[in-house]
Amino acid sequence: MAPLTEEQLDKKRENRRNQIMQSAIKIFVENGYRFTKMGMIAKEANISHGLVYHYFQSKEDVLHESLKWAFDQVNMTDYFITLKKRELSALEKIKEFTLFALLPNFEMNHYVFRLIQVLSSLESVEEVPKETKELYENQGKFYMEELFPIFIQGQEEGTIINDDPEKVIGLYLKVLSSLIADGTEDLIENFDWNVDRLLHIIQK
Amino acid sequence: MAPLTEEQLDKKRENRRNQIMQSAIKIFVENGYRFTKMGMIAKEANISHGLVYHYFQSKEDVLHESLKWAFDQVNMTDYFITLKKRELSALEKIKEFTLFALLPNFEMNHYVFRLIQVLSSLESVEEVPKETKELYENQGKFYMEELFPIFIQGQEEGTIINDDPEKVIGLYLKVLSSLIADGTEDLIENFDWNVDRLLHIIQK
Amino acid sequence: MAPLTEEQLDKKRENRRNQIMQSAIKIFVENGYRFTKMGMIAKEANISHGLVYHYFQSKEDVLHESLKWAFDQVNMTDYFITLKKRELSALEKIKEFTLFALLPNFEMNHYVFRLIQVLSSLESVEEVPKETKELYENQGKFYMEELFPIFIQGQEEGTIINDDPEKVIGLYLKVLSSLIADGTEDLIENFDWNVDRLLHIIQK
Amino acid sequence: MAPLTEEQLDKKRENRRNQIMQSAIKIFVENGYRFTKMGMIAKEANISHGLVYHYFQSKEDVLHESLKWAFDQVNMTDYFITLKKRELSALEKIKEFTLFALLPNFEMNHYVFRLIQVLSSLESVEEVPKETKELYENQGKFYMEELFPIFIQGQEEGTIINDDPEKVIGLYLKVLSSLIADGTEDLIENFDWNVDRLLHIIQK
DNA sequence: GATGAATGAGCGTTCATTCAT
DNA sequence: GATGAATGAACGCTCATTCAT
Repeated sequence: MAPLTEEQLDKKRENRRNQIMQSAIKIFVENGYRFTKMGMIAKEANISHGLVYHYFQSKEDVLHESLKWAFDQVNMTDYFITLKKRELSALEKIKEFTLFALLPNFEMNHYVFRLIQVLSSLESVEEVPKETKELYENQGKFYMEELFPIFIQGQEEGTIINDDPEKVIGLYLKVLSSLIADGTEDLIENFDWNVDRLLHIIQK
Repeated sequence: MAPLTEEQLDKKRENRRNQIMQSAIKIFVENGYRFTKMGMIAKEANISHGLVYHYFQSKEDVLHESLKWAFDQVNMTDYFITLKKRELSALEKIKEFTLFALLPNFEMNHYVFRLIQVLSSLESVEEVPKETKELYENQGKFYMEELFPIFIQGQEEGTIINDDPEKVIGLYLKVLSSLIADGTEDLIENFDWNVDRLLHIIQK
Repeated sequence: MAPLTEEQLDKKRENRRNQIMQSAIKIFVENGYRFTKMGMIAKEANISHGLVYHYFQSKEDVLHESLKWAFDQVNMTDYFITLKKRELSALEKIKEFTLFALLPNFEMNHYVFRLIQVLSSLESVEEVPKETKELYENQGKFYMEELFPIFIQGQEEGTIINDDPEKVIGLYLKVLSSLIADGTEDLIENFDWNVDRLLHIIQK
Repeated sequence: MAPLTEEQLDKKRENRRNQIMQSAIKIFVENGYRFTKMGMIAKEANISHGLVYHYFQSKEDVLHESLKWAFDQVNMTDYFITLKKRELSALEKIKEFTLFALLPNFEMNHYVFRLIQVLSSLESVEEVPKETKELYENQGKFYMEELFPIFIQGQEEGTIINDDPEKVIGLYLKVLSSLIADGTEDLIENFDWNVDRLLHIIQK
């Protein structure tokens, strides 16, 4: 039979890569980097472990590429653009963001917050290259930057405490990411109430 | 030398066990269960790795026994008795407790909170038996019970929100333990301010 | 396009085989059998590694067929016919042969001596079938036969020692092939002097 | 039962190390570095592959330590001291040395020459550290230095060609080590005659 | 015919666990 | 009791070989 055209191959190849990265993200999030075994990723993707090495150089590479891909996928930039456009008070926006972050939701879009945790746990794993660790820092900066104007707005609206916005956002993000890392299942019951209480951390 | 009496032998055995468990706790807290190697525990205890198996069945067993022992050791009961006796408002007591929980402090007494994390991170580790995981739950119940009267006091004093105390305490403990699990280093800067803001979760 | 005739197809197939074998020889000579990877051969031949398996059964088969083909290709028979025709003393002919053998020269014609090494190094590799190893022996016999009359001539001319020619040629070929196997780079400096001294092995 | 005394343990440990190194040398000599599998060494030493790592850090380490040990074992220094003391002509000494070098003899003392080959083949293996490669160079220098006075003696006695001794020794050692590398089994038959002929490389 | 995706055996290495001393 | 030698399952990764397209 005729071989596939270059285009078809590229498509197939890309699909496989994505399939592997999706599986990898899931396994990394669930197990952390070091305990994730290549075989676990392969099994999740229903392929042989050897095949993973057809698409990626190493475990490190799988992590790095998967993270980059995941951050692209979730496209938080668009999320924030939309969020900021909405006719809401700052507090409502932050609530919206909080709901989005904490709702345990296994769709790729919501994995991103858990990924931050995976990344941050890498801080102490020497074998992971600096570039990968930098993704974390950048991600953190990104949220800081996106939330900054919203918090300013809140301060102007008089609903958010008047302390240094960086300090306020820093604490709030820390709490959110810790909760996410720890697992948000416990929060589902009384979800709205929980979120409302958390918002008091930053409210006047 | 005269041979040791049975009692003396038991004492010696007990000491060794404690020495190992103390070391194990330290290493488990610092590295988590999976990345703790038997050799690390043995080294910390200044014994050979083979000897650990004279006192414990397996790594799992070391974990389980060490956790039980640690929870006994720290004797949070005493802590709470003392805390409750003090002439403080409920809010001040809870702040006191929060400071105690979040301050990174490596004395055995303070390890207990970090142990919660070791335990909670085991949730997804199949190889750890249910009984060990249950320790976590029990530990949670204990804090709930101890904090309950303090929160009631706070509601009576009018400083704490009037919702179901279990719900309130549950959220607060969840936040604290998540932060501990995630690492509290980031909170040191502006520590008092951070604690004050966290208290707003439960304040009227 | 009109489909190719059976003959043309055969021709094409033959060309591909040759292309692969040529590449294989180069890679085998440069890396030895065991460290040659199928991918290296495919890359050298500018084809996919899968295609190699359309023309050969296995790595072993590539080796065997390539060796047979190479020995045919280099046509040392012609070389010796020409050499013997030249108006030279036996010693000059042997020197000529020695220079030819030792000069590192990557044209196919000169690979043949290095192939001897590839083969001889296979002696201890169990996975290579006997038949392939036999090629080595046959090759040795061939040189013996071709050099025999030249050495006789030398003995008649009184320049070569009068011992059993097989013994003399045997030693000389052993020395040459060992040097080739070991690498002749060290011999380049003072090349002529080195060759002259080696000739003393067989000189009166 | 009482544990072994430190001394007994050291003895046992040293024996094991030696056993492993002896096995390693054999396997390395027979297979070269890259094709030697840790399992082959372990099997030769009748131990599990895991145990090798109790005594050595890595495959590289096994090689390096084994080489150092082997060079110590053979103690060529003593050999040369004895050789030089003997009342022999230079040519007789060199013949003696040649016999010693070429006689296929699997006792450790004679492995040393084959080791040179193993080492020299490492030149192109990047993964082996420089220090290990340096062993080769040092070994070469050592022979050069030890043979130097003998060759000078020969030149004075008028039996060895008057060219630059380094050049002469260099060629002779190259031939010997190439033969050893290639295998000296073929030379056994007519051994004395073969050695005599090889000596003509350096004779007047 | 031709491609390269896919598989799985095997290698170097680590580590929980067992066992002789 | 105490040591550390010894084992073997398992992991990250490579590569000969097979197979769908």
